Amino acid sequence: MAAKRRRTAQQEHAADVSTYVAAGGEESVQRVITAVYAVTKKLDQWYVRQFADLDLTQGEWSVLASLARAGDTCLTPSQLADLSNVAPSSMTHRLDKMAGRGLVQRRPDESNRTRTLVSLTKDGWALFSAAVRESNVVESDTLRDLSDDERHELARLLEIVIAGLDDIDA
Amino acid sequence: MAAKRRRTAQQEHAADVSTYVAAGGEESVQRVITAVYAVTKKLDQWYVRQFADLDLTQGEWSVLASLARAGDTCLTPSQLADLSNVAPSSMTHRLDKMAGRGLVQRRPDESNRTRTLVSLTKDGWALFSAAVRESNVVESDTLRDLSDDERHELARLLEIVIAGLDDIDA
DNA sequence: ATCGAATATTTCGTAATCGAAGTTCGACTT
DNA sequence: AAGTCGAACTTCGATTACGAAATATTCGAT
Repeated sequence: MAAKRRRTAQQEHAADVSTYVAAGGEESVQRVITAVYAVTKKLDQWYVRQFADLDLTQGEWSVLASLARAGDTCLTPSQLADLSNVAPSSMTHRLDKMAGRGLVQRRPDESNRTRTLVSLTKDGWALFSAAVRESNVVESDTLRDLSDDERHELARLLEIVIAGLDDIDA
Repeated sequence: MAAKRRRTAQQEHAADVSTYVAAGGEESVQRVITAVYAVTKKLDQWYVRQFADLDLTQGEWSVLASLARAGDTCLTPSQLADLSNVAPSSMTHRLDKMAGRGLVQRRPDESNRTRTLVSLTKDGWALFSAAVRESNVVESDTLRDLSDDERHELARLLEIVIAGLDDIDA
């Protein structure tokens, strides 16, 4: 059934790049950026489906991942809002819900009582770990056509880009 | 002022990968996936700021880009909803607004009257083109540390990934 | 030819998000 | 030591998004 697809993904991608170039973009730029977004769009679709099994939205996942990545360090609601690309007022409600489920806990910062410190509970860690292991399946599938060397090279190039990100809007 | 950053972006990225690996992910996978999302997250932040100048939300941009990429072919609201990763009912309202602004136009499909065909207006094309040219600035900046050969290689590797995307959930 | 299932879109009620104003606290100035 | 400014979080009103039901049309089967 999949054989009746009219255009391959590569052809589709090439046509998309042409559209952006015709509209005034540079080819060497659009080829990369368009490809990156094609990958994340597909991944996002899988994430929503997989996270639904764990009763987890993308927004809640973002909170879980941000806290896990912070390790022992607690984060404030504002920091979480920044990391999740969301308004602080939205984070309030999101944390209310997650605290109600027992995934995170809030406690006042004794050194500065305008702040609130958020941390993962045991259940929060467990859910994070479960989501990572489940996600790794499709992520691994996504890269299945890449050799170890190619994965390494892809990571290296992306890390060059990452290294320069913070200096751009400064 | 930027010099007082405690950790470099690479160190941050490496720590993030370690977190995912500790939670049960494969290193060669997480290194790539985490990097891809680090890039898109930063790009998304810039897009919202830049699109605000054009009075354009990310959702509206998605519609514009989908229609532009389709070229002469008209798309239905359902197709646009799929391409935008959004519910069909949300697309209805979004198209209402955009049609009101004169960016898109709806007309009934004569061959199947349950369908509606959406296409870009002249103004819609102009706005798409303006957004592409404006976005290209920061996108180009994002890749500024990559040589032409490296951009080519990065695009090539990503295109390998894209080529395999459609066959995974099948 | 007609009835039933499937598809496409919209409407409606509920939930999530945003931006702005409100509140509380800390820091700096005088 | 009082007052002002700024920072952090929450509350509130309005916009946006979602899921389910409703509507309309096409397709297939008897």
